[in-house]
Amino acid sequence: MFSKACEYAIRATIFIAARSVEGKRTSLKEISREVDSPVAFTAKTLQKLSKSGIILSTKGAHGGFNIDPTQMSAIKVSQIVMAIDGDMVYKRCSLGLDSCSEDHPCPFHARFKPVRQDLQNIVENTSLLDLTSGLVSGSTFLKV
Amino acid sequence: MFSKACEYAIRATIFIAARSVEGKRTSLKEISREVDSPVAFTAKTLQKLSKSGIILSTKGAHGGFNIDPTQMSAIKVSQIVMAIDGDMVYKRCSLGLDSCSEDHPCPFHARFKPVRQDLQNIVENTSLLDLTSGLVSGSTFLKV
DNA sequence: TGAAATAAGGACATGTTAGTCTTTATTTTT
DNA sequence: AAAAATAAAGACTAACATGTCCTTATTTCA
Repeated sequence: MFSKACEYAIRATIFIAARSVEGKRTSLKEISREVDSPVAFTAKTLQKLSKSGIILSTKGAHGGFNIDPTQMSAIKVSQIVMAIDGDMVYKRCSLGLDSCSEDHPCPFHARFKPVRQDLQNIVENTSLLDLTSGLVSGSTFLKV
Repeated sequence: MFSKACEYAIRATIFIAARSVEGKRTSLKEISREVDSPVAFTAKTLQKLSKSGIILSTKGAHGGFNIDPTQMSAIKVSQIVMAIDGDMVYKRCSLGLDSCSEDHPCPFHARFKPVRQDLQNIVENTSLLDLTSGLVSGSTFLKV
């Protein structure tokens, strides 16, 4: 579904968001520990998120990553996915045909459509805030 | 979503099925031509399908692949997927957590659940016959 | 029986994703 | 100003998915 990089990105972003509501910045080291992801690899994906303007980064001692809390309901999961994987996840033909479309559908097209649509809706309509509140309240988890 | 191998497998199986309703066997060469997939790679996936009992293979001149037409409504897409990719497609946590479950959900779990469920239902309930009829009638396509 | 047509099998090649390591840049603290 | 703590950047490596090639086995046909 999502690439590893994208999974880490979403997990990391949620963690950074949770810290940001407490007014704290989080270091790469802490993120990868709490999100259970490889440090150096996670660094790469965070750089992309930072360049895409989804997270803010600060170098130096007491630096790290954070997110403007007032933005957290505006940031959608789709933005993270787009920054890392692109939108092919929910646009691509399920059977891999380049030319699959409403006019020229693959045999699976019609049946698969609601799944893809649903996925797209969910990803475009759930905000970072939505995902973060459960983590803050302790009802959801980012690692074992 | 599905691996390339699995996409080819589904396309190939539908094509073989369409030929089988006409009482014909199809050679590997013809399959990969009509389904637009690399010959040798497709051979591998067909071997798996054959070993899984989803398709029948016959060696030698006038050999090839076919499917018992009376089985075509019993064979579900999920069987093909299972034979090639396994069932992780619709079982795996969307954020990659090994320990994600109803009791210990990731932040995306609840929202993602209907998508996964839907996908699983569709894949388990659409039969090979379902996918083949459109191809036979000319309303769906397996390549450009 | 020999040749041709096919699938099966295994070794190899290529490409992409995932991941590491090292150096550099920036900021804060002392 | 120097040291420490951090992120950024780029080169490198590893693992896996995708794909090719060659040889072998089986079947049919002339």
